Amino acid sequence: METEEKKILLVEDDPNFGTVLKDYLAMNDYEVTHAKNGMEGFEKFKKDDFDLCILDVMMPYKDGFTLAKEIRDKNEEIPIIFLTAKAMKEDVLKGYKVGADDYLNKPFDSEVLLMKIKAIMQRKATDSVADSKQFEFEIGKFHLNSKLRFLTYDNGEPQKLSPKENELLRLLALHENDLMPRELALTKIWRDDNYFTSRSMDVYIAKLRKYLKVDENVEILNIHGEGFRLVVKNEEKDED
Amino acid sequence: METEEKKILLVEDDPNFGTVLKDYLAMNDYEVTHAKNGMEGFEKFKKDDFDLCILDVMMPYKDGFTLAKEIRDKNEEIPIIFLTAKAMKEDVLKGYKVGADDYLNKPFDSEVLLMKIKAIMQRKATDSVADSKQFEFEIGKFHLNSKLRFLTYDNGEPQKLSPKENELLRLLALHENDLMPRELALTKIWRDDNYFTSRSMDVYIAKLRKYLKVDENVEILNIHGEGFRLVVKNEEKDED
DNA sequence: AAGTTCTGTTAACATTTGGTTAAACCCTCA
DNA sequence: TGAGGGTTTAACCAAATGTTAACAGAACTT
Repeated sequence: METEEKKILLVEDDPNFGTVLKDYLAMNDYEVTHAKNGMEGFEKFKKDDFDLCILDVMMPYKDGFTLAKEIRDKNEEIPIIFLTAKAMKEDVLKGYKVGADDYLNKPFDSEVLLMKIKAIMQRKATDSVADSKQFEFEIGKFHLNSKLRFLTYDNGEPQKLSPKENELLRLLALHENDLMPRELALTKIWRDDNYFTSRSMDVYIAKLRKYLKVDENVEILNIHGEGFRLVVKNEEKDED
Repeated sequence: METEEKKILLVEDDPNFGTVLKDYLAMNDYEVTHAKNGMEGFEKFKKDDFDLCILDVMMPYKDGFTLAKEIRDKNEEIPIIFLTAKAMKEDVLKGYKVGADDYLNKPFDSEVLLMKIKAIMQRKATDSVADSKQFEFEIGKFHLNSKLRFLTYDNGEPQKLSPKENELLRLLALHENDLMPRELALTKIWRDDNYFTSRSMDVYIAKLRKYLKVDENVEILNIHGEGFRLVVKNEEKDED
């Protein structure tokens, strides 16, 4: 497909470190835009189309988390990697529910960063071919249109779905009759995997079950500790 | 189609910088007209047919915003890129609601400018093939003539539409039964996407709904957080 | 069987987004 | 200069969405 360079937005206030990192990434065939602070970072973010953001957490005026939040508002998809001080604990980070794709403690091995970037890009790439562009599903007698966010039963009145309901059902449908791991939904939809997001997901499972219960051949089963399974009984290819 | 060079109007009062930029763009196969101030810029604008304007904001006598406004009066479509001082904040810029296609902080990377130009030209090109030249729509029993800006129901009395009403309904009609993203309308019609333009759009949606409510088979649905959808029920190809 | 962890469900709440109305604003043109 | 159409802004309310708490019940562990 496109062989053009991937664009990275690097927001790092330390000019030395920032420049070095930028050059290093550039050497590895990424097109890097370097912003010196959160403000500038956001401006640059809006003006271009990046494939990935690398944000320093500790920055004057606007820290990395705040910036990440603003970026998320504009773009739900874009991968974000945080550069953090070694001291910060996992839980502190999790507290900021921004949905990071990765954290890296400074100082870090540049090779590691490169690998992480590759991994994330890779994941996004395969994600999209496998997942996206697939907006419509037949689930028993249900029809899910996940672009317009509605669910119809037997061609009846469409039931509107909220974004989260929609995404969750779509993920289940993508794994129809198979395990849809909790973790998958949590990282993909909630972009975070902790107690609260997990409970939130359960709430959504309940909502979906309510919608689906008009068809007794369709149900969402729990696999304890693993995830959920959207099962469709009588899965005959109806040739009417 | 036309392989002829795109014409750019560059208005920049700094003679050195202006000349360098002009040459750089010329090297990249654009035909550049360089004006040294706002006054001259407007004169030149009127005398020729440009594909894009690049305006320095800070200029004596007539600043870039004022010039842009005059240009907009003459031409609603033409893309405008502003060159601004680094210091200016987003909000300051937003204040001047001229409808810029982009901002660039001076000093800037000339490559970036080039890419932006390409992107904008590209966008305009694809915009037009997809959208324009389509002025008439059947929407259920309604007929929209968006060139003459009126809407008739069942061949009855034509309802005059204001420019914004018209554009909005046209965009909805172009996406009939499908999602018309908020952002699309905002960038295309309002040339800006912020809280106020967004509220303004909602006001217009209300107006359109009022026009459309005489036909219960036609309605504008909201997809929360995404946009609107013009749905037409009983969409039977009427062969009467 | 008791204890722990995980899940189901409901309801309260906070937040964001949309709908509606009316007034303010801004042009243009007489 | 003031009347009128078009558009934006403000204000207020309603609807939609998402999170959290709380509690009950399953499922697993020991």
